[in-house]
Amino acid sequence: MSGPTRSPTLADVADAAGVSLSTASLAFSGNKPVSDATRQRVLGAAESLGYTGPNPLARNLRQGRSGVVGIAVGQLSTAFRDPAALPMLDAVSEVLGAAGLGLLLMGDEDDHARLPLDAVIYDICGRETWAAYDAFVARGIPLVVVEGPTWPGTTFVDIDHRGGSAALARHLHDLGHRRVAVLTLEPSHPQRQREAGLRDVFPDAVVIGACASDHGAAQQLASDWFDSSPDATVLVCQSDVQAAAVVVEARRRGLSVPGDLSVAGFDGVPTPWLDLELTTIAQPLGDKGRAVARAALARIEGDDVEDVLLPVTLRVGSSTGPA
Amino acid sequence: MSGPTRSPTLADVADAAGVSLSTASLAFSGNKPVSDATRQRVLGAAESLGYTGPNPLARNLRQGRSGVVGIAVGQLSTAFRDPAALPMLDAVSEVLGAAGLGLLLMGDEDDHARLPLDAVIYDICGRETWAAYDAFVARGIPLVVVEGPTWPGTTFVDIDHRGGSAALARHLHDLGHRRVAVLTLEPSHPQRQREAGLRDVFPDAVVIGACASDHGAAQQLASDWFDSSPDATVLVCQSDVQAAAVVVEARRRGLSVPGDLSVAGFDGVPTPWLDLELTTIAQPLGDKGRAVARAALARIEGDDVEDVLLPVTLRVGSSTGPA
DNA sequence: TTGTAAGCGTTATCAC
DNA sequence: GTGATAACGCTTACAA
Repeated sequence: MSGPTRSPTLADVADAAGVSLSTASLAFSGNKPVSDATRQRVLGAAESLGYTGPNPLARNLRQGRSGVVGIAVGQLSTAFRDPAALPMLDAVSEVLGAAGLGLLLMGDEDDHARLPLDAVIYDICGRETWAAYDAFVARGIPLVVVEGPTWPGTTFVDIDHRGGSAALARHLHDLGHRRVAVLTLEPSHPQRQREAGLRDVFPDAVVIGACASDHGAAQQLASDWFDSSPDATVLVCQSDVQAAAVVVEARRRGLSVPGDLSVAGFDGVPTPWLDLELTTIAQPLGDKGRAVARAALARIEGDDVEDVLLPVTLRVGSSTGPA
Repeated sequence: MSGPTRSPTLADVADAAGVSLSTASLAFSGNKPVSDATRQRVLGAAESLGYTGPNPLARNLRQGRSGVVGIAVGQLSTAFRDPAALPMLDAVSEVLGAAGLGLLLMGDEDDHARLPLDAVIYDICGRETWAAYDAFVARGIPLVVVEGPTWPGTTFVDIDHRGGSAALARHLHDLGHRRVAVLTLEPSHPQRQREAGLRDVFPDAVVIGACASDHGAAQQLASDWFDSSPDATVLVCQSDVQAAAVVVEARRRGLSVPGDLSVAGFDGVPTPWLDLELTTIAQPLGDKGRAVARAALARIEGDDVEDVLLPVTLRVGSSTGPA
């Protein structure tokens, strides 16, 4: 019965098993063949010593890797409020997890300089978040940016915001719409691209306001807009959450969608509380996440990686109709 | 001009600055006083060598800490689909971030054995997630469990599910309700406690089904229930997401809430797409997150930590009325 | 298949 | 206030 002693190390296990340190290491890692007999002896010794496997910290230093990838998402609460964020996060986590890597959430406020990160993913985040950017580049940490403006030395994964928006605009034009209003996102790379796509078809589209992809904010903007007796026949939103909020507000005022007003969104997420299907641009959220994760993995391996541009799909629902 | 050389270490910086390794270390960490002059010399040398600060991996090994806390949340996509999850995650992240620690998302599927974690938080997750539990205990990693069944050697943070549900039940009883139906969560610690609280007042409450806190699933269950011509005057749900779905379905069928049916929820999250305020049990999500994070920090420091039980508040809205 | 030895880049202890 | 030196616990050439 000894006192509270330090936890056993691989060296202790090796001693107990009567083998060398390197052999014990191999018994655990399997990086080189070890005879069955000795492996059993090592594992047995580990078991009886209460050794739970190689210390990750030591391994990390030795291998120069932490096995952790950071993901910057701006403010957590707002970042995940939009359901479009989740399938992508899920896919990222799945691919990284399968490769044995963990995913670390990075808030805007935090100081990440001391965190052991093998790569960092920037997911649709605003200017503030870019602050730490240069520091990571200086540390030589691979960066993967989702839906951000291009930047040298970084891998980019994006969707065809502009093409998708233009396709939607053509659909609306075909339906006879000519007076188009837009509810945009706050200034960002996606916002600019999506607006540009819309203007490819409707150069005179009127922006009625900008807000986050948040139900409350969008409904308020819609309410103000309805109060102004607008003459547009369609309101194009830059997210489904916004579009759903507009539909709710229209209904609240006794307006019919799409009878009195057509409404369109962006993303292609479920809105089960609406009894109509939004017309929207569906983006491949899972594919996007997988592309991001794969890019991060490749960059960690030191491989060169091509930027990725994913296609989107116009999904015509029942929230748009003839002008 | 040399070829692609290894990145500079603290030893290189010390040499360049003409000081010892230990002094250079202190210049960065500030753990002991260093004269201003030498500090400047060290930082200058670092600057010109392109040294970006002490290698986190090395520091981690030396200090026996990774600066990373894991949080197990089951399936990511489902875990964050309920808006109640976010304010808590936000609070956890904020407190840990302020202490310089990162938060790592742990999916159910992944193998976390090789991740360098200083502590692990278990957030309302099912049995499956508990699989890795014993491994962490064996590794001596502090565990903090949110809304889970107690388990030796672990710190618990919970809310008063039972008391809250009982308070709601009394409110309903006061309104004259006697025939009570329940839409529960899938079997879990919170589910059992909340149901127990309800039965403290209504022992004969009828469970009409169980599902995740997901709009689509709850609406489907509600739909089936309405089809069965129920005679209950109130439907108590175990989350606001469920309750909102029930309200939507009731409306869709031309039923008035609370005229034809009273509906109650749990959590106290905003449901802006409803034009009524849910009667619900509001839980202090931010407080819960902060308590969890503080417990994790204390456990990492080796301190003893008391379990935490947070109070909840009955918030009477317009979704409940006289029987 | 197994053993020897050299680091990985820090921080902490101790003396000066 | 500064400097030498010993860990931290492991992986991986290289040798046997």
